[in-house]
Amino acid sequence: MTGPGPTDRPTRSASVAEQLRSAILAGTFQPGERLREVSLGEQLHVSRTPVRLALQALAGDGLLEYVPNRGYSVRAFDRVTILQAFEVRAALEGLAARFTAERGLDGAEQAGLERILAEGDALLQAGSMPEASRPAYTRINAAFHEALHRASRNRMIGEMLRISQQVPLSSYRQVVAFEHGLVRRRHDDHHRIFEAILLRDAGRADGLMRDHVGSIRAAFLGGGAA
Amino acid sequence: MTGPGPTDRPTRSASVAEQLRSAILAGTFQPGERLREVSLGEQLHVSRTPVRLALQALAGDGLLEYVPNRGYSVRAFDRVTILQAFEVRAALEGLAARFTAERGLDGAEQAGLERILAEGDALLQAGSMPEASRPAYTRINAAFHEALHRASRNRMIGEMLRISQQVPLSSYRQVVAFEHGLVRRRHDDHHRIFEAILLRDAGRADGLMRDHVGSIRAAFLGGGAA
DNA sequence: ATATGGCAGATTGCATGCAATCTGAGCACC
DNA sequence: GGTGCTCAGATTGCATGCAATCTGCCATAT
Repeated sequence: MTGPGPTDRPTRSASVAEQLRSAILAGTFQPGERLREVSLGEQLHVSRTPVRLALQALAGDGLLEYVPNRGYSVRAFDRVTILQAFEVRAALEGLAARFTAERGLDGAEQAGLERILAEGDALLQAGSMPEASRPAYTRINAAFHEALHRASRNRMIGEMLRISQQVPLSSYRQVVAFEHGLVRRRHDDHHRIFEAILLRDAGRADGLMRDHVGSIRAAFLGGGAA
Repeated sequence: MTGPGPTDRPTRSASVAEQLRSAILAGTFQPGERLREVSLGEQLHVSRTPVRLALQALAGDGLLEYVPNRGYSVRAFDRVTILQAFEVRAALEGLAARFTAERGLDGAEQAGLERILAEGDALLQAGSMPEASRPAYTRINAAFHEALHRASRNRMIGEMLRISQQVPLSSYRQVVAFEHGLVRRRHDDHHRIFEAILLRDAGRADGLMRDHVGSIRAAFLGGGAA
């Protein structure tokens, strides 16, 4: 059963959607820029049909605006919107931590989180954060948060956090500041949150997670990013 | 400029999506039932194209499941999922109430909420809740919550609550129990929440809203609905 | 000079045909 | 009797053509 997966090979639509998503989050298009079906199709070597489906999917995720008979355009995220997204994300991630602490982790979940934390420890041991390590830390950071969402066993929270990640800078997929002290402190946050969950202290897990996201928001505010 | 709206006349896709959404929430299809593009198209007298777009939109809202090359099926909502949706909804609506209280209402928002509350007062004055008044109260209830979401001026909260309403019984579009005492109490909750917002007491507005949604959840639990 | 009407190009909305994939029944083989 | 293979029907994925709508420009009238 290791052959070329017979069933869920990604469709063209899904592939186009992922390519466009990356391009948008990478800033390839101007905010407000209109995305035309034919030109995108030519660039990606597919017809309008999968492009159309991909555009609708991205609009559903909140990345694009849609007006009937006028098509799709890249949504502009102003500073206020990004700050609001941080606030919502803090509440939802806090809730996920709370639920996880209330139920407790099973063996596999606990082992997975411990492994992720250990990887972060190793990366931070150097005492500095070289440019080359940034993608690795970004990946570890995302893995920690996503593992916690799954562990909350609340599908709706997962879906909503998936949407909140579409907002460029409030996503845990994009680490806001790489200054070593800040990364160190956020990684310590992860450890504390994990410990609170192990101790089944739901209120503390919730509060720590809110503070964690809040401190990232503060870094965004202070850094004046974008 | 009052002529037949030149621009955003709904497309066939949107129309099909709304018809299917209503049918699904009304229970026309069995949970898990597969929705085939051709048969739906024949029933609604459109081709597969708008049906396909509508199905994808509903899947994005969480109402349908999708598997590549195997199509869409009606998502089954078990009791646990519905309870989880109530919990998420309580947190998000609490947050909306908090933000609204922090910022304060402008004149139009305050007037709109007062009118909605007065309509509810009038409906409840009778001392009983005749069957015929139920749709009216359902509408008023939805109007109150939606006005508050808008007043929070946080677009992300609005989007997430829109998704949480797709879960059949945790939506404020469906009033769980119409027993007069319960409706009376929930309407009083609305009054208290409104007052807390007027007094700019964010913590109280948040807490009251959480309790409000929590009590509806409790009614769902006790009533053993569905 | 400004406002109004209308045409032409561009773009999206929809229908349809073909290719790719899945599903299930029947049959050969162990 | 059970297991795996083959193939036909059914269904989705994609490409393409045509109709409907929008956008911008230009002519014309006031």
